[in-house]
Amino acid sequence: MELTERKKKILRAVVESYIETAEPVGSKALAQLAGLKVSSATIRNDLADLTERGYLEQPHTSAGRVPSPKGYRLYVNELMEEQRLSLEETRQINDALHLKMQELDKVIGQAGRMVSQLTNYPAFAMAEGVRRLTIKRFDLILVDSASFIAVVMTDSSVVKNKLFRLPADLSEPQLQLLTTLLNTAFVGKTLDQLTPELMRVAEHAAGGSYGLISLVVSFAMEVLDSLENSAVYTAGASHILDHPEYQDVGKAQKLMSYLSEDRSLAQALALPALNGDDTKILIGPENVADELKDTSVVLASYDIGDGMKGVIGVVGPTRMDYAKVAAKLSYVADGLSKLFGQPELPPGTPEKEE
Amino acid sequence: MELTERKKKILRAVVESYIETAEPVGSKALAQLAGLKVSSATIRNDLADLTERGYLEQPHTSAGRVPSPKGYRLYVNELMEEQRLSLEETRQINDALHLKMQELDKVIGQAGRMVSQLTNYPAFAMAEGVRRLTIKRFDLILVDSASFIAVVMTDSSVVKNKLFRLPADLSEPQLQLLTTLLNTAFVGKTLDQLTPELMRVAEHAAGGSYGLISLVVSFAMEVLDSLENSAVYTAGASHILDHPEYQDVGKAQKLMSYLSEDRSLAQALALPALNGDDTKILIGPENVADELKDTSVVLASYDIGDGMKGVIGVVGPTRMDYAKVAAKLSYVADGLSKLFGQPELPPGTPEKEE
DNA sequence: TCTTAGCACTCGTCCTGCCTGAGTGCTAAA
DNA sequence: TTTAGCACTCAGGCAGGACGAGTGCTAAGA
Repeated sequence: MELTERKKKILRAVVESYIETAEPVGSKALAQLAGLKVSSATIRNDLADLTERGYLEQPHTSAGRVPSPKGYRLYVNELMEEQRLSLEETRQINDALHLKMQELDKVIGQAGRMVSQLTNYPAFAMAEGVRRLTIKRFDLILVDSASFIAVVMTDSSVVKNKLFRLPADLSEPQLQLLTTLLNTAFVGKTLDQLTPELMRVAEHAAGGSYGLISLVVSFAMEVLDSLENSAVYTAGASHILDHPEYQDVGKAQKLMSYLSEDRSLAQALALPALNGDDTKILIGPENVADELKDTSVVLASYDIGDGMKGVIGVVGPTRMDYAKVAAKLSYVADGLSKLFGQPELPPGTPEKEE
Repeated sequence: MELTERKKKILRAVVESYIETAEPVGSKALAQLAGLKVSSATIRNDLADLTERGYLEQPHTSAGRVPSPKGYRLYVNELMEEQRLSLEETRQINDALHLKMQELDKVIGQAGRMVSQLTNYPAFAMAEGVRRLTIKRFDLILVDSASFIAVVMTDSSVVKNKLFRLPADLSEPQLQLLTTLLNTAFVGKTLDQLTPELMRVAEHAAGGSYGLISLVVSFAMEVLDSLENSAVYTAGASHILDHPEYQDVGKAQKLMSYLSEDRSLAQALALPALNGDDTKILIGPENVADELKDTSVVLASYDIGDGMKGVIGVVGPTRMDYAKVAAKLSYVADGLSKLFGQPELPPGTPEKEE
């Protein structure tokens, strides 16, 4: 059976008041609040009903009501009004995004920090390859007779380099030979196609050149690997101490140490995000990870292009200002998508990638 | 007037017991502890004296004694026995250091994380150029007609690259010309010698090539800048919640947010470290920053070579296990110095730098 | 002169019981 | 269906008392 209009109104008022004050809210307060023209007694009846149906909870007999996860869920699905960001806020975000574009990974970390600062909750951000990347080209630059720089570029246009020093001499022609060899044998291959077998063959073709092929290819493999399983950036973990639900140091510590374990966080968050479209809200027990059972997570995904996707999100108590957080997060995510989506530049301004 | 042997022994016992238990320690407990063959009454007399001289403090009349910053200072200077690390511990550190050497900045961040984990206190690490760096060489690699990769190498053998995309065509000879120009005009110059003036002249010599010179040189300047003013890496801030002195959320939050402000931390720490020789211990009020007045900092510096120095340290309550922390820290710092100091490699194993 | 035992005293902590006020559920009337 | 009224519950705050750890002082002993 559906809830009456008034009950929905009451539920919404409870949620919003609790989000603001973090205090259980009672019938009298509700009567004054919100455009309800009924008495507190009536509200009490409705509250009793909402509690029975599981939308609200009572910390103890003589306290007010608090939304349950189910209540938050209904609120988020049906009652919440989408929040518009103020001009001021959008300007602030835009400025931050366009400030200084750096390497891919730095941008992502930066975005996480920004979101955390914007929302006052801990935030995280990650990128993830959804397809297998390959190396697009190799270049070797001779520095002096005992060292050279290897530059590899992936088909997602990420460029990385590394300086190699050798115990023996090296000449320009030698290096050119190696470059050709590398480019013919290893370009276009995914990480698991770069087998030791393949490397042995190429090494043989090169003749006894100190295993240089293997060195450079190993480096290329590292690059591919790090791009495909890229890290999680967390920021603003200390913000959890701002919220009264974490006055209990034990709780705070538990969440905090969970947040600093990159791996589990990545696992816990990657799953729900993958099939998500725009923003996704996970309330308390809806989270898979035990450590997050009384915590909510708001996620937004963005496109990096070139087969990479990203997720950015914040973590906070179930009493979170979902409307505001979701609005900010999706605005930032859109900004990131646009940023990565248009590599065309105004003449004279270079686009950068590592 | 000097302290008697027995009083020193007592002071030391107080400090060590307090470090371990975080509880004020009383005369009776002291009598049993430590090889003192005197009664608790005698100890009481000595405690009274030590308190009067400012080495100890009394939280309230009927509590035990707690070391004052002055007491800790004496302990650290004279009474503390240097702690030897166990074989197990040194092995652990060595493994971690040699695990997977990456770019300079990643190594430093990694070392910070390691120290934090090792000591259970928040840790930080930074590197700092003490001399002005210069660019050693430029290389430009043509990718396709509308994009190229610039590779710059500094005289400290750090290599960085960036992909540039252009709105117009580009040819191999053009690029070669530019490379020569860059290498003749800008190699060996420090950051502030790379004036706009100089760039204009070179630009002119290149003829109308879309301001490419400026683009590449700006990039080189960014590289120099980021190397000379490199960031502070903090790790394990959540560890402060492990210690009873930060059960008070307010305190914890204050310190925490201070730790996440990279800038102030860098300033506060760079000064004492610069003239420090090996390890340096700053106890409570000895810290310059107000936020650290009831916090201790243990620092160790290491050499990166090539005109760069680094500092690594931990932050914790004044009741910190100075002996252990100092030992671990200085071992890690030594390890880092060695790591950076010997770029000679066993044949076949490449040394890496970004 | 230094050390020790004894003792009165201080003071924080813990426990208890009491009171207050917010908020509830129920009932009966409008 | 709504409202007013009323008895009931329960957390939080406060005061008072018992407890115990630890002190400082004094007087006796080495």
